Amino acid sequence: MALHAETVARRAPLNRERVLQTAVDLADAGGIEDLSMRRLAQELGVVPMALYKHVANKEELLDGMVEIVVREIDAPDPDSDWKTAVRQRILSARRALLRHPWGRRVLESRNAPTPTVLAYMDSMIGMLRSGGLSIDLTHHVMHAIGSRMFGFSQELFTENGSAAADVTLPAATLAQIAAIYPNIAEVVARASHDEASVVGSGCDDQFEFEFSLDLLLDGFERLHLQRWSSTQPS
Amino acid sequence: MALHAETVARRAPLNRERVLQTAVDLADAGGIEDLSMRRLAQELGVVPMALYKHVANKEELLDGMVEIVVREIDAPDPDSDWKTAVRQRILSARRALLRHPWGRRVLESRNAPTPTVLAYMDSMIGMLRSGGLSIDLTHHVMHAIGSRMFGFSQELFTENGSAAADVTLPAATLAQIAAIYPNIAEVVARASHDEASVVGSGCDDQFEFEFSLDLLLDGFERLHLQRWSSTQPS
DNA sequence: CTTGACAGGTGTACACCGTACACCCTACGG
DNA sequence: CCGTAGGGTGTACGGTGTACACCTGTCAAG
Repeated sequence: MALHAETVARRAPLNRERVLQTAVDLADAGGIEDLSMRRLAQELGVVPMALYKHVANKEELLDGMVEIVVREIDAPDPDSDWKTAVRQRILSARRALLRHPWGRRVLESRNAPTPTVLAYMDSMIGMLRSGGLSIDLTHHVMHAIGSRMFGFSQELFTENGSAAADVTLPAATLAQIAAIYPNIAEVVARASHDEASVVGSGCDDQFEFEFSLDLLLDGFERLHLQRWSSTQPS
Repeated sequence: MALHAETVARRAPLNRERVLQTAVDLADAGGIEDLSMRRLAQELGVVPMALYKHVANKEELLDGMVEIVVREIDAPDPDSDWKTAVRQRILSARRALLRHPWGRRVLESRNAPTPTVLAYMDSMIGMLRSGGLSIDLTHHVMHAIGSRMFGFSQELFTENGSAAADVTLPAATLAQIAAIYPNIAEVVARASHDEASVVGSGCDDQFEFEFSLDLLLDGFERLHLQRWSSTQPS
């Protein structure tokens, strides 16, 4: 008994939840590429194959990690109108994905939605429907928001893109770049001039996200108010 | 001499272009996960390490493949107004990515844009600018179109998602799903009812793509006409 | 004509990955 | 007391990208 208690104290007996949570922590800390079954096992003080008693394979592990992220998205506010409710929800999703930057890539790598993801989508559809949007419009709206629903805009070359660019480039070659890509240079110059406060990528990602989100939401609202239908487009 | 000619005839002497093109063909045929350095070498009738004489590493190989795809995007039509020119260009990009389905994932996995990609972006900015859009608006527009500029909407769970769903599910369990996700079921039912012609995923992807693209373009145009500026938002 | 450099293909080897399979130990219900 | 089963272990296999040393054929300069 005493020995048993000691063993337990030395290492908690490992369950699915702990495996998934540790995987999330590991990915948060070192990026998704640092997460391997071997590395995760090591972190849990266990041999790699032990994980397979709690998770079928790595795919299922990743599914479980996605579930954790999606569960962090706030529930919708029932008192708001559909537009602000959807807006707040998506911004909450964005916050969740900012906490877990690997989430975007992992979620996109899944090829079938998990129940939690389906539930989230269902709830999102429900918000639009109870806002009065037709089934038809709701359908196309869901396509249009697309992955924005999960809080990610594109941000194609964020991590090492423009961020690393203006760090590594000694501003001499920046003139060369301007010669080759004059239009990009023009926009970059203006952006960094306007928003001197922003240091990172030179762009206020939050602003950009809300800009295009609101553009879409306004578009949805306009279509809704004019009783748009896909069968007789404007 | 004769021996030399024979050797050449037996196997063309392998250059960067041939390596990249074969990689593209391989990915087109079997998906990106079938593309390994070893597999590619085998396809070229050569030992794996031979590839490294033409390509620094796999990352650079993937960069080169992206270049090929991006180069397939049509040049803009100088006679159209900015909106239809941008529209046509993006639809051309979409066609290119439909030809190379792996392109989306690979492009997203890059962490720095290649010169060809930069040139494409520069050209896109140029189209907006010569359409009269302000630098400010152009900047935010570029963020808003985001990855749609490269022809991909989200399509999160395309391949095995809804497509596999309505194939594998024997319509008995579909009722169960409806019980759990009533809103999804409602939309799916309506969509498959309306567009019975579409067999694949149950959704007309091309329509959805153009729907949200036009929603954005219309939004851009509206902001442009009302001389929108980020410093004094509406 | 010889020689030496160099571009390009080869072979071996390493470290890592996911995971199949057989094993073993410990706790617990009959 | 014993059988069973759940959970941790060890070994092994086939795959990956790629570092490094090697060889070989071609061509320019001496």
